[in-house]
Amino acid sequence: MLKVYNTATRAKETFTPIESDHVKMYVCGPTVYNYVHIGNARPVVVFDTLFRVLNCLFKQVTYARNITDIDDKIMKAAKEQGISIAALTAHYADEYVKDMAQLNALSPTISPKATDHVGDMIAMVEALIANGHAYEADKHVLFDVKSMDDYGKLSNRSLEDMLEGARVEVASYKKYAGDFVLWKPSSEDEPGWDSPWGRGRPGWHLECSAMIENHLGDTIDIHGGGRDLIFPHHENELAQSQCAHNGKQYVKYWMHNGFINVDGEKMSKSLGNFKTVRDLLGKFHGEAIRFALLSGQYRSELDFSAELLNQAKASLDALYGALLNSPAPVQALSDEQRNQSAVFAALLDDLNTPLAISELHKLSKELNKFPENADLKSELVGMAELMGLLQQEPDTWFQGEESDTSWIEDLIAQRNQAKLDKNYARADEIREELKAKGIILLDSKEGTSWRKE
RNA sequence: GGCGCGAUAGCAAAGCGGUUAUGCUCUGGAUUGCAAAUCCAGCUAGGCCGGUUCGACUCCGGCUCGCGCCUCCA
Repeated sequence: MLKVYNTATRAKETFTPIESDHVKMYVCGPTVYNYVHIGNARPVVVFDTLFRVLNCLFKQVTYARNITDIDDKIMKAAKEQGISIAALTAHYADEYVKDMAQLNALSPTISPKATDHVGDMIAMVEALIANGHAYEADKHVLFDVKSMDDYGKLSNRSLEDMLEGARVEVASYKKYAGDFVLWKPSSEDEPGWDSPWGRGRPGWHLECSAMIENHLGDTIDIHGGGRDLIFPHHENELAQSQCAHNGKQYVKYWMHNGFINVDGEKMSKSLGNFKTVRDLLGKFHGEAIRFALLSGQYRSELDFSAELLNQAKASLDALYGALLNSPAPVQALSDEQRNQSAVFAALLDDLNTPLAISELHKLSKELNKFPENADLKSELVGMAELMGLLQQEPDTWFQGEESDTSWIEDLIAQRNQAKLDKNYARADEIREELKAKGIILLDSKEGTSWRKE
């Protein structure tokens, strides 16, 4: 039985999908105008893990992760670079997909783009105007938050409280300071779409509502994203969708991941202290980055550092080491084996990945003691797969994918001869020579193998 | 000002009212021509002050410190 923490109720709940054999999940993806940072990667890895677990439990899972390809930051970046927003976003959306694949994230079932759904958005705005939840003012269309009783419930705040802390000037055309933009006008040189309110573009929150309605329906099971999206993004999405659908429930379980911090502070594009996934991939295995992201429970903050990544790498070395030393075959796990695994139990408890990883370590220790045990090895590999870990060949993990390793083999052969000749000085010399090039030699009864540092 | 989160050993990070979390690091031992890997043993915990309890890291209250949202943000 899967339990998830629901932001809406502020409690851990048993997960029961609306349709018993079809789960619908939507996760907010990135705005593509640059390489994504590691903070963008956390929800991807977290909800990818949830996607894998859900696939074990339910017959069908539809997982949508959007690409935001229209937005003022995109417009600014495109203008600066003198290219179209379509060219800019197509490029960075591709790079995003590449980066996420390096983190072993499976492809979502669908990856809808905002610009493909402008018609849906316009239709939703029309519906909101028609039923009295939105109004047109000065070429804008605004959502009337006072027309909704429960506005603020998701983020647990009252309208008065919110406005008290507001640090932004209120636009004069708003009936009420808390009203938010559904549609805004575009100038001649800005991207825009024709609409009943003139040429313009959608407000930020609208795309998710429209894409969910189009692809998944009025009500979905899980909506995920970073904590910072709770307000205003998800609160406003909820308001729009619910009001456009006569009060019908929008989302059953809201799930939000905590932040990635750097030196104890939130990492963000606006603070400029962010690290791109691309840069990190130049220094660390994608799998080590993924491991680091899963080393903390998803709702907690996670301080991202080289130390964390080094520890992740060392831990993976230990796990892959156990696989390398085991000659046993890996078999597919039965449902029963999976259900009995402590790793699975940890994941079912609101994705307790740190606990799940500790269980992986326990399995690897046992496997080191009993390398022939195929059940142990199969459980280790099969359960790690649910977290997107330990899926490459141990040799590949330790040696990389270098094409020509014959020079290493040559030196090992030379050293073996030196050892036979009892010329240990020469043998040690070769060891040092390889170590200087980042190659570690491991002698065993079966012979000498090597790995990268 | 409103709302919320956190504080666990050198680092990272969980569960749990009483029984070894776990990993990395470090120390000692086994093993090894050397080294690594592995195994065994060990070392550092629960911000502070009270309360409840036979017993609290775990429950309750207060305090201190740190962080987040209220503005584009994963």
